[in-house]
Amino acid sequence: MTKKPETAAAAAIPVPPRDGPPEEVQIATLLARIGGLHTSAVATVLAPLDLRPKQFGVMNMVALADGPSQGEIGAAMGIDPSGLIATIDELEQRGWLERRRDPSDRRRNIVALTPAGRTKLTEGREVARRRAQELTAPLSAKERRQLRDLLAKIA
Amino acid sequence: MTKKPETAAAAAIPVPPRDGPPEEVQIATLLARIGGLHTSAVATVLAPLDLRPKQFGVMNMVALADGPSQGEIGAAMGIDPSGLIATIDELEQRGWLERRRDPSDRRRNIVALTPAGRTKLTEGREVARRRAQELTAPLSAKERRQLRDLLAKIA
DNA sequence: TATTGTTATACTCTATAACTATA
DNA sequence: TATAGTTATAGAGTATAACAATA
Repeated sequence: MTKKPETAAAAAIPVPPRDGPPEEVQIATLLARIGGLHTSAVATVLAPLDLRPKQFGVMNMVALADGPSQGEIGAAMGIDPSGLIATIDELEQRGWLERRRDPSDRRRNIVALTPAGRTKLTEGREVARRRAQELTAPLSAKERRQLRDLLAKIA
Repeated sequence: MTKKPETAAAAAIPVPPRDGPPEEVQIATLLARIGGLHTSAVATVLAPLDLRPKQFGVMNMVALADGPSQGEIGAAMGIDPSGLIATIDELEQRGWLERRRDPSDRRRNIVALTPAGRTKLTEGREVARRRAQELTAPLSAKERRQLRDLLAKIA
């Protein structure tokens, strides 16, 4: 590439792409678009289970941390804890989650999955896994490993 | 890999990961998270320009197609055209976009950037490009090319 | 005083149905 | 009758400030 450096100064400047946006913009655009489409695809497959992405996200966080406070869930999900109240309320009403007052600090609510919640989470993970398989289907096993490593490097 | 196929049947089954979620779920999760974070990061750098992501998206689509109808913009962005009205209204009020009745089909609105809109779009692309550079900064040139190709294969 | 959870409010985006004007 | 744009409405997500209970 850069076949014809007309001057030394010109050669030092990254070659501007002739057709499209620069490579890093292409990557960012693809990441945003693929990520967004996958998020809504997951929403679609979760819908028959009566699960919205945010609810699924909370249940996953609770399962991963097992025993987090509401503030910790919010921090892990990158949203303000006040935005979790309604979601946790609804999950609790459905019997999938429960709040327990932390005995050592009675301001905190420890959140835990119920057995029914654990079952529902397993179902959600199953359909999400199938959707993830379809997403990565065009890639070979080697390419999948490459992609995962590259994404991990960015994240 | 799959070093110890205990039986023929076991060897035919993909090795379940011991620690975390399967690879395709890792990829999907990383894609959704990175994509979402980048989207909100772009929103943050666009905010000082008085541009929201959706407005920036519309202006980009108009620049790419140059002369699209509102329905075509919606199709390209994957949203219902009714969800574009308010956005185009606002961009038109600011003098960055204009609607022109299509003479050959007076139902259609041709949307076009004004000179001021083109300037604003250039500014937006500039800050978005800088943000994309930061996103891909951890990667080498070779890795960036790999990542772009892998993402293109998925998309 | 500071922190946890809660409530209330506002704003953006999305989805849907009904309306109009053109075809 | 079909299509392009528009309007109105409702729901979900997010952000912010103020408040009560607890530390």
